[in-house]
Amino acid sequence: MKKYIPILKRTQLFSGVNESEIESMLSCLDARLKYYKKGEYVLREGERVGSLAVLVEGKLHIQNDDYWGNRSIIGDIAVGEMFGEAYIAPQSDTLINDVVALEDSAVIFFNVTCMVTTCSNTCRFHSAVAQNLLFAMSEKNRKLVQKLSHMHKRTTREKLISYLSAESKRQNSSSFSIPFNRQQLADFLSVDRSAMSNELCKLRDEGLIAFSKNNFELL
Amino acid sequence: MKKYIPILKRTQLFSGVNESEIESMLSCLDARLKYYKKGEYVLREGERVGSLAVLVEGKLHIQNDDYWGNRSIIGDIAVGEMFGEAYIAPQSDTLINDVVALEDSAVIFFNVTCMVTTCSNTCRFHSAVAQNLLFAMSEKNRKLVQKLSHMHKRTTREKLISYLSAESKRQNSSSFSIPFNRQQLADFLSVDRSAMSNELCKLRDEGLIAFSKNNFELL
DNA sequence: CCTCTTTTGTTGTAAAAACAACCGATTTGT
DNA sequence: ACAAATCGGTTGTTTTTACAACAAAAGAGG
Repeated sequence: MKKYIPILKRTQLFSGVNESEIESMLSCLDARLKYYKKGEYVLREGERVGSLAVLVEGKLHIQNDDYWGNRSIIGDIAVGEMFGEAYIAPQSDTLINDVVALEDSAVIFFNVTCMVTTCSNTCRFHSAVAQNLLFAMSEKNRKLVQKLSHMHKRTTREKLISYLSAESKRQNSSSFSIPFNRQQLADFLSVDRSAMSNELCKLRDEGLIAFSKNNFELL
Repeated sequence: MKKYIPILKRTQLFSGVNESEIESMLSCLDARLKYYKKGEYVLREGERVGSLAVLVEGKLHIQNDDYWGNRSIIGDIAVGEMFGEAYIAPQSDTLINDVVALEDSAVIFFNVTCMVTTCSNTCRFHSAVAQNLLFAMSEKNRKLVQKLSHMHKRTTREKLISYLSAESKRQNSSSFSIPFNRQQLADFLSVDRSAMSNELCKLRDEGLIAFSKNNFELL
């Protein structure tokens, strides 16, 4: 667990809390570290979760496979990001998505109750973390709405432009890389891979974008 | 403002706080009441907001009109629900959606900073509200993911079934009403109205659903 | 009660996406 | 280094949607 404290320090959740303070908070927040092999499920649809999770190593996808095997990728989780925050309320229902490891990964689970109620211990930074959590959830919320705005686009072309523009803006550069391969991007935008591939090439031939592998540039 | 305290009492945000306590918190939270006529914009895309809003009268839509007039309805806000929670973090960007009044409406804006930092005043229920806010955002988050799961469906038919099933489950009944007319539902699911209307009638003719106006039943 | 407006359903056509099948290039594992 | 698997691009066909135009029904207002 200790080796991941520097990672935690750089997360939005523990922003403003130094390493020794994080270390002392770990027991207070009932932190539990778990490892997952590539392809393993971290959480499964239908399960009940009561804890907040932070990815400290690897890469995850939040996704959903339907009866016929069609996959929807709701979002991706990179190192330092949290997940499971949509299920911290006592009245929360069961999970509606799977969370799966794309690479060998490590996740730390925290007891949210401890995070939310001020503890009597020495955790002076309790309230800071609680506030960070609030802001982190606010941002997450905004990201979801932004993803919704891509999904609201009617055509594959528009979805691509919407997504690529947003990524370009987010990464503050006209050239950027995306965390998906073609199939994953198609699953993320909920379109057919071949049709999307076709559309990407059209956009390239029209001189609007350039790309190679998962590196893109808006022109 | 006073007349809306009973409304506030029933909101998730002020759950567990009684009316007199809410009244004493209003000044502490810098509450400001504003009225909007039907059709008026409560918030506009590109604006910067720093406050958390609660609808205490009327009905709102969170939406987005593109250059060609195509409308996307991201969500609807009923009395007692909050909005603007995605912009409470200091590093939040500007609004990416419009919020518009569908009926004459009343909105109370709160200063989030006051809500998050414990005040030195008599507000014993400060922390309760802060915790409520966290849970409310968690739920909101889950609703957004659920809407994403409708949007991920490829066909109009699947989107309809996904949405109607979720509403049925949410309202705990096989017959329920929805807060949209046909055009609004189409904008909400991002499909063509006439095609959707057609699909609805097919579903009805196949005996899967029944409906009249905005009352639906799953069979 | 009648008119005007809004809402909903219907239909035909054009456009777009899904699907399937295939190939070449790249990557991975041994 | 080689075989197998994965990945990305291409094309033709089928299915679905978007679009447009219109008619019927419902609702609002004088």
